[in-house]
Amino acid sequence: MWDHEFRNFHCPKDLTCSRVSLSAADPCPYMRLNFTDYGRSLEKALAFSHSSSSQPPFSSVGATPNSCISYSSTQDDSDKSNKESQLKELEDGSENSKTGNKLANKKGEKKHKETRFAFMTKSEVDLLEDGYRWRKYGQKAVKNSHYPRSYYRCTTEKCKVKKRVERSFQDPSMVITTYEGQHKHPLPTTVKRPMLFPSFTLRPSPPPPSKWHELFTRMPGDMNNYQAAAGADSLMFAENFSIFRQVPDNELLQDMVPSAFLKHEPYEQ
DNA sequence: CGGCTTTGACCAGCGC
DNA sequence: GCGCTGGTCAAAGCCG
Repeated sequence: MWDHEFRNFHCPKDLTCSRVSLSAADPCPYMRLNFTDYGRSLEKALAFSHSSSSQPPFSSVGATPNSCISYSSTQDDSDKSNKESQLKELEDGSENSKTGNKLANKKGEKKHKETRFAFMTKSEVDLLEDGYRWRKYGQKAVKNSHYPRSYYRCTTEKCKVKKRVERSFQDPSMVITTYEGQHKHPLPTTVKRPMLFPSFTLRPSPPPPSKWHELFTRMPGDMNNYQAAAGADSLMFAENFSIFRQVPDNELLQDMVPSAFLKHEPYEQ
């Protein structure tokens, strides 16, 4: 189904998160973290959604079963064959659309991997308001799921950012949102205030609108150089990972994993 | 009337 | 080669 991974992600407590993958083909969608702690390998399967029997090992990263993130990187082509299949979907990113392939992906040319970032959010609405304007351009039934997947494209001219939204088959209360690409334009002035992520525990106050663009352009899409990725989820990161603090990017990311698993709570407007 | 959603058709990639 | 699946296109329709 879909699989995301990134490597060399610097986690807190001097852990190096070598890989994160999320696969909806698994019995229960889960995030599997393979940590390397100075040579000592720790594997933490972060089960969420419908799993009720065993308590997932969230404690090590401070996570809760209510939220989940996944990254993918556009970098690191050095990783070879055995991971190519997992990266396939990434390679089929937005710039490799039907037309894009015809025009740009001629024989022998390497496909460009578009930054992709996925997360799950507990929400009753599929399309989370994130401050950007999106136009739906497709909807497909998803194999092994009762719920369709919707495809959205940023309506800003020349912006190639896309996102896919689907509801978890295992837990219909969870919405899986996948962003592709990076916004390189200001937030539209006519849109409503972002209200994505029904909310987070640590949300003292919403960010000022003037900060939205900063959030959306500083997302951690590229795990190798800590540059930003695009998407609404950056708001989640921003608020929980101190993007508002003027800190170096590498320090920023080191705060990400534990905070990323903060529990969602009803958001008071 | 412009912007948006819906939806069937089409295409590419992949596995068998 | 064929069928399946994911992703996209584009015409038609809806709505404010």
